[in-house]
Amino acid sequence: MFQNILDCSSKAITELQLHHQSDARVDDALVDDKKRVRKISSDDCVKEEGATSNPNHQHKRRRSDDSVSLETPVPHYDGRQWRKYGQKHINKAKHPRSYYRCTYRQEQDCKATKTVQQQDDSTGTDHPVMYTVVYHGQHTCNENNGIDSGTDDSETNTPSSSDSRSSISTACTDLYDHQTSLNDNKLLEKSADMITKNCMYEPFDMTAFAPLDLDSWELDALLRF
DNA sequence: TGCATTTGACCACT
DNA sequence: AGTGGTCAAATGCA
Repeated sequence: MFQNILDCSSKAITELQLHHQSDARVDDALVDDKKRVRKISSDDCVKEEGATSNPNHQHKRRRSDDSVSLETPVPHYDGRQWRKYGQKHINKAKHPRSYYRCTYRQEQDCKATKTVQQQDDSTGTDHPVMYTVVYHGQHTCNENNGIDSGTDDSETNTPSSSDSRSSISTACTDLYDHQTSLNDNKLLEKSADMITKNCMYEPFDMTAFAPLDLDSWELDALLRF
């Protein structure tokens, strides 16, 4: 199982690194004229100033060049705390897209957001449910926020996840009993730690991995994977 | 009662 | 005009 997890992680990371490099090349060469226009128009700050001065006039459509996407069976396992702020059915997609922003957006003005969408072709029972997760923006919040995220304190948790009403991204459901969750979490924590030690997770800050507290369906998806 | 999620509406972008 | 992203009131839960 560890090997599977590591293989999975390696694939995702390789994908991300390739994506990252290709993005850099695109930025350098400005291959896409459309992107170029967008870039120039945003750089001249005519619209951007309006967006920053008035949050109500910020850009609704995101630029693809400041985001990172990946496919994962466990979309909420990224060590960050997210709060869901929207869900929407996307054209030609079977499953709705969920919108999350950093829990500390208000407290620490963290601009990081992510979207999670289940892939259309991942509904079969022979392979795990896969999700496309797209991260936008950088975390500017203090990831620890008073928590020691790098330890085995899986019982101590963040303010929101210690709350029994914690969000989907952090909660354990009653489908798995608590002990099972703890055991699985410890296994997964070690896997995450191995990934960190192997420097396999550059695009994201693995030091931010909070104590795991997965939903049953996330565990199920991960174990199936 | 307070906090997180849900969901329809609104708005920006293409 | 269609689509995607965000807002905010309503709702649910402990």
